[in-house]
Amino acid sequence: MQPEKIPTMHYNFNEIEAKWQKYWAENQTFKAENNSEKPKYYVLDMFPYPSGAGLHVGHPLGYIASDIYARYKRHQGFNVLHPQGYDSFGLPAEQYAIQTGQHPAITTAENIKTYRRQLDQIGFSFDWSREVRTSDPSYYKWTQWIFIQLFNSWYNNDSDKAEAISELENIFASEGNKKVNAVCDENVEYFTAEDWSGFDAKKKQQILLQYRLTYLAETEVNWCPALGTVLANDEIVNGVSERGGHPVIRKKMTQWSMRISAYAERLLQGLDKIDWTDSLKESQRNWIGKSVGASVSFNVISSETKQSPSSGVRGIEVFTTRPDTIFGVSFMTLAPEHELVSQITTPEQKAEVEAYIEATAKRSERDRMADVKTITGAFTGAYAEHPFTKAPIPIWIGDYVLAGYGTGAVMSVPCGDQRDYDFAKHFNIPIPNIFEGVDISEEAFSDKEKTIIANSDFLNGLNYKKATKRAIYELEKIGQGKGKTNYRLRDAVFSRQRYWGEPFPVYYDENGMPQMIDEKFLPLELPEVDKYLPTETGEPPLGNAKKWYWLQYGDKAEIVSKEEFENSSPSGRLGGALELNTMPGWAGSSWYFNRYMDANNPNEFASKEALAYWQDVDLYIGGSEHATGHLLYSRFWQKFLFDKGLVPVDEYAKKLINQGMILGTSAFVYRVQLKNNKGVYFISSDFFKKVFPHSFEKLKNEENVGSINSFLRKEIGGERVEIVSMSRIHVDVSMVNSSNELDIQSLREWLAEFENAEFLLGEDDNFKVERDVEKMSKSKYNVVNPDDIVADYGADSLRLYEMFLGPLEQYKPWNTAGITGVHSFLKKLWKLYVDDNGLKVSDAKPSKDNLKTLHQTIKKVQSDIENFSFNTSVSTFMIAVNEFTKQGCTSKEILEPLLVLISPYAPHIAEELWRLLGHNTSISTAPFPEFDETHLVESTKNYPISFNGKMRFTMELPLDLSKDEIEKAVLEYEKTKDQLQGRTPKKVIVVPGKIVNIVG
RNA sequence: GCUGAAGUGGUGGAAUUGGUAGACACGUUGGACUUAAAAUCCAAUGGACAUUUAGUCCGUGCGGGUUCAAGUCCCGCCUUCAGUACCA
Repeated sequence: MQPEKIPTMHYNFNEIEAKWQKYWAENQTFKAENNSEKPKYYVLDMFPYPSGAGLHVGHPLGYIASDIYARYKRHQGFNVLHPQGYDSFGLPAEQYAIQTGQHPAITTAENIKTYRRQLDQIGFSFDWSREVRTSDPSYYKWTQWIFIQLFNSWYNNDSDKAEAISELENIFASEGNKKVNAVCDENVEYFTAEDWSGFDAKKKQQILLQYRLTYLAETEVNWCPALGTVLANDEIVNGVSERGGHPVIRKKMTQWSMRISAYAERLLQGLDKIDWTDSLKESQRNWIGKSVGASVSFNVISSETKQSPSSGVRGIEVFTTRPDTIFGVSFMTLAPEHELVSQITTPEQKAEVEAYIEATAKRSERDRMADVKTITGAFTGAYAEHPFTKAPIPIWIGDYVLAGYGTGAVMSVPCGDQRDYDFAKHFNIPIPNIFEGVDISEEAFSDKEKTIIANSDFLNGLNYKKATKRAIYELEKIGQGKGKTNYRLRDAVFSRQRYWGEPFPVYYDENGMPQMIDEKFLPLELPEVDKYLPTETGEPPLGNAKKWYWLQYGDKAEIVSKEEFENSSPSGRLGGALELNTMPGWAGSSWYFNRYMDANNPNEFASKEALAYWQDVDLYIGGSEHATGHLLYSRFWQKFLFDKGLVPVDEYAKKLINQGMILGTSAFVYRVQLKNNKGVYFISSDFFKKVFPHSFEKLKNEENVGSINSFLRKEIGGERVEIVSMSRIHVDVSMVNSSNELDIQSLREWLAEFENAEFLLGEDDNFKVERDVEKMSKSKYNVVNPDDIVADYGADSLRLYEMFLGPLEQYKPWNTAGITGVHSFLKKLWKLYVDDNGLKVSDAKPSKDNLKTLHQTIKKVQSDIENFSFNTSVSTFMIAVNEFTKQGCTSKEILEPLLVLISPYAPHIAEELWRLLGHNTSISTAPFPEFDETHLVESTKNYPISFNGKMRFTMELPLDLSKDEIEKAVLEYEKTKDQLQGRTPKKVIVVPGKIVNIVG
């Protein structure tokens, strides 16, 4: 038996980390108070989807950064809210349920457990008492509640905010809808107050739906009949589904939509007041896509008489940003899907047009977009009438015009728009020139600044600005157009044909109209189903629920089967079939940052007091892939909640930082498979590259197979071989060491087919793999699990190393080998405080050098944290510890503040040493050391002396010398004379405190 | 195509308003300790030439420019990554 060792004589990270994680949990060290004298600070991470694979080393990157910042703010005396939770509805759990029958709630709970264990062992300072899960009924109750608020609201353009739908009903009842300035569906019919009171309940509901902020609408979707589901553009490759390769068709479907377009302008304006990265704001601006111009309506001419207007055909509405070029219109182009196409196409052109429509329908939106070079289109045979000249204008269809943007129709001005120009050239349509002094024989002229209009009646001689104004004025005068601002931002489809999402609090009444269930009955919980697939009749998975009808009498409500509902007494009954769609992934994540402020409140989504105290997120960290999804939708919901007086601010995140991704370093081997089962050969990468220096892709070409053949024959021993296939395959990175050498035995054991493979070794008789940086993913066998890192080096090493890898926002590859650097730094740090005899910190007075090093460190680390430059502060710590070690520093006055500086980065070791220094409370609330400039004041400077800009040597000089004194001292210096070799300098540049440069 | 970000040793990266390019690490090489290994410590490490010392030249994707001085500023290009609309 060994004598009992006094603990903590050496750096036992496993023990220390477990101890402090337990301490933090038991003492609720990081619980944030909703009532505090301290100023508040809210640090938020984009919450994770708990996938079955668990965390890999890339995931915690942003969490470590935000944790450092949160801990730093606590040291500065802030009451810090730093919560975490789970975006736990989502497709992977549903896919898993479809395959295994396992309920997604069970898988999700298990995955969350794994995530929590992994997060805990990294030592984050989360306030877990505020954890939220979007799939928890106590959470989605409020998601449903917000949905109801949206349903009960409309957007009033006059007050520029959302208002109660009941107000709108009052307006309809008193004056009809003619004066209502609302964001609503296109083409709403006008009605009077009398009309309104005469409408039946159904008609009223239909009208109100055209105004509500969430509404039912027919939307075109990518429907895959074989899978019984709607697919995203991403999930379609070459017109068939990515999974299974089934055909996909465009289909209209009734779905819930969110009227985000009502907020387009405010979402755009709001960007100016938040401190988000420019690239992110730019993406949102592009996505919103504001353009200012005019809408113009063109009458369609009867194709027989060529006289206007053709009876029974509505005019064609177009949107243009260049109303000043209206006299340059020589044709019109409609999207092939445009509803007028079938009405106006002449019998002669019918066959051609239909063939063209059929051809474009086959092309996916992506295909149409990717192909810029091919110009296609068809003439409808119909003509429109120019609003001013009354000249007939041929109407074409072309797939460069998209149905979903603007009105799906374009007035084509070939002289001023390159795409119109190309189209006109291709189909021999005339290209009238309406610009003064511009040659358009080669290309269109689209420079607005230099535009002077010609050949355009009343617009002649005007510039772009004046002509635009005049054109709009004249259009308004004849009632055929008006100024208009157009946004690309489309209303967001909010229905998903899935099981694992929030149920809509909606049933359909006897008129088939949607009704919200009363708030007091929320949450409407997800029903149990036998199967998670669509029903045989093509309904969403909720169609499988045996009981999914709402039945309510007065204050009593229950969910019943269809039969039970039909057999119930109709008198006083409310209810009907419940909505079968569920909400999309972004529903729960659009407001969760508010819930954290008061996460366990059963009565409100958050109390007024909590909202008033916490206000908004001060620092939000997450990936840039959410730039136009989550980050736009959540801003929309926040603005809506703000309009309703439910939250105190209309932008919820003051500052946002994007973290980059940690990439994997994949390992590849070259494999050659021979015919007639002659075997599998693996070729060492260095060897392979020496013999075939060209790239592998080139090698795969036919002509090179021969050379590989003869190469192999030589290696194997003369026998003629034939290659079946040659490939470069991923191997698991765990089978490769830091020198890129493969453990051959592991590869043999990995897959049965490799068991008897032959290996052609390279230099030193080693088998080398090739390395390449790729996204970390299971399928690439390059995933590194943080659990392994924590077990081998500890959480503090992992935290430091992730930061040390490089700037937070940058993409960078992971390489486990480098972690030894930060790990030995922590050991050195430990040794600064503790040796074989225990604590060695003394009350000795700090030396000047000690103080200088400390205060340099404070200055640098503080500015680094505030600039989110965490990588450079890790180097600063290393320099500090190296210097203190060299200085033999043991002074408590120095080593104590050093611990506080390091504690946000490496909290466990800091807590342990803090305790050893005699403190009984957590280091997390110790004040951040104050920087004192006086310790850094220098009396001399080691000047670099340059000759013609090239540094030759340095020279130590007092800092209080004047320019002339410096020049004199330098010129008298022996080394200067050596450099000049008798030449007289033409010029001497002296920058005191910086540099001396001698020219000549 | 457009928008955004980025190109620096063998590798990750550093360099504050233009002022000593390569901090800090990894890796590599040599050495100490050890029976040996691990761990630890010390030294060297951008390239080329030279080597007794001293030193010289080249060098931050490429080509120009501004400046006493450019990784940093300006002009023109190339490459990589990410997002993305034929946006009228």
